[in-house]
Amino acid sequence: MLDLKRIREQPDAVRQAIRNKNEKGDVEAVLAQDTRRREIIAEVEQLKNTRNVVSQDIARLKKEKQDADAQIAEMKVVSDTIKRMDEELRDVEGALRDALLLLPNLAHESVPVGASDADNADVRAWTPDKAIGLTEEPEVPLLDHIELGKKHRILDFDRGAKLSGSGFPLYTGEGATLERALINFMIDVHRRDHGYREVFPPFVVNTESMYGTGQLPKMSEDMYRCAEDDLYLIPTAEVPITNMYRDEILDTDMVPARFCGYSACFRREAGSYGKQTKGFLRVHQFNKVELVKFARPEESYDELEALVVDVERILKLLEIPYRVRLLCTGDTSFSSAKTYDLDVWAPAEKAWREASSCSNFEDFQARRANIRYRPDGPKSKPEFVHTLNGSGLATSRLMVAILENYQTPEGKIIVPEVLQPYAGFSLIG
RNA sequence: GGAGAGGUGGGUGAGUGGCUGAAACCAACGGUUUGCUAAACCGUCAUACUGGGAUAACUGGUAUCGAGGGUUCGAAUCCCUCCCUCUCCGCCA
Repeated sequence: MLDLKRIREQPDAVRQAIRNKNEKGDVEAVLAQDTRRREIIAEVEQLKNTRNVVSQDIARLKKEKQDADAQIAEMKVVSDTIKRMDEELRDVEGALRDALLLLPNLAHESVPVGASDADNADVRAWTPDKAIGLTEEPEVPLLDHIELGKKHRILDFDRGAKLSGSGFPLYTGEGATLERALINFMIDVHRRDHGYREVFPPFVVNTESMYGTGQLPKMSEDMYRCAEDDLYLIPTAEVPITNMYRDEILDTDMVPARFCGYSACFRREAGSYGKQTKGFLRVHQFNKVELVKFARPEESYDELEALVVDVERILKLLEIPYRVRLLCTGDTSFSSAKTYDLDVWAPAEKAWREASSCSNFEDFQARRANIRYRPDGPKSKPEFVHTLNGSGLATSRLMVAILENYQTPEGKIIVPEVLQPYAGFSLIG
């Protein structure tokens, strides 16, 4: 949610920023409701003041056993008017809030203006000494992750579809073990080496939480909902972890706070059928280790850079080729002010696949979720924190990269060295 | 699923219709005293919105005792609905 004062004072800048973001947002509606709201407030508060003052008089008169019928009759009328105006005010405030919730976050000034992923900026790339398809050509035709999964009976998309529908991956044997190893490895690195506090969150949340991080009201089509209980399956651990501190004020020494947590992630991916739907590339359920930070506003962009470096470290330890891209305004998501994507190399497809997305939301989520902190000791006035998060990382896309990059000419799969202690084996096949 | 209890400021907890934005205590913050620590004492101690003022200092107003309605001139206090938490029983991992 944007600061209403900012919209009021710089409507043109906000309008332009929304256009840059490739989003629609009705600034006029916000301004109109805001004006109307303040008109009503001025009027109704005047009436309430009258009511309070005269009510005191009535109390005094009654105490002195004097007649107060005239005042009571007068206040009856005033109270009715107040009631009517309060109703109108509530409607206007509801409309204002609805309009405000639909405005996207504005991009940071360092984000390149652009319309689509073609305008994203390459920041840096990293490749291990040996990388098939990049530093050396494959000796034999490469198998893709689906073929490798089938060959070794470690990924069973067909039976997953039987159980739940397409897009619900089933891991078996070493595949299941490797998935679990990967999750544990990533959490351990972030927890032990990078100083994040581990969280194991609930996988379903209520509507307030979904509004807090910005999934609602816009993305409701994309989420699984348990209608009976009015709960949503989380699309990312960002939702529960960020909402841990919804409607709270963090102590000064708690900020910056850094959390990492695993969750299964559920996405309906409505309307995206036919796009990269094979295998792991677009699934309804996947596993992800998420990083979430609550930062001081003046430090949040440093925290974003550090966050990206933390995610890169995982890929370096796994020795997976990757690149970092800065998303342009048009490709930056609704709630984000600045986003870096990390793409991993999938040699069988000869393609870079997004495996992580790291964003600074500035105070956009904090405003919605009402998460504040005291900047300077227990007496200082609370301010909104900046929230950040990044995938650290999603296992599905990472598994594609691992299987394809680590395949041998014989079609076997070497387990990345850092995962071997976690998996308990070093070779599949 | 059945039965019951309860939701008041950072915490504990008073408060059954008007002078209660809300006692008291604790915590926190500032200070005094003290050889140091501790203790004691004094003071401060909510937030949001809105108006005036320079988008200052300061200041007027309104709202807020789980949420929303209702009764009333007036509600933390009475009535209704909802939400949440806790305890016991049953069921279950």
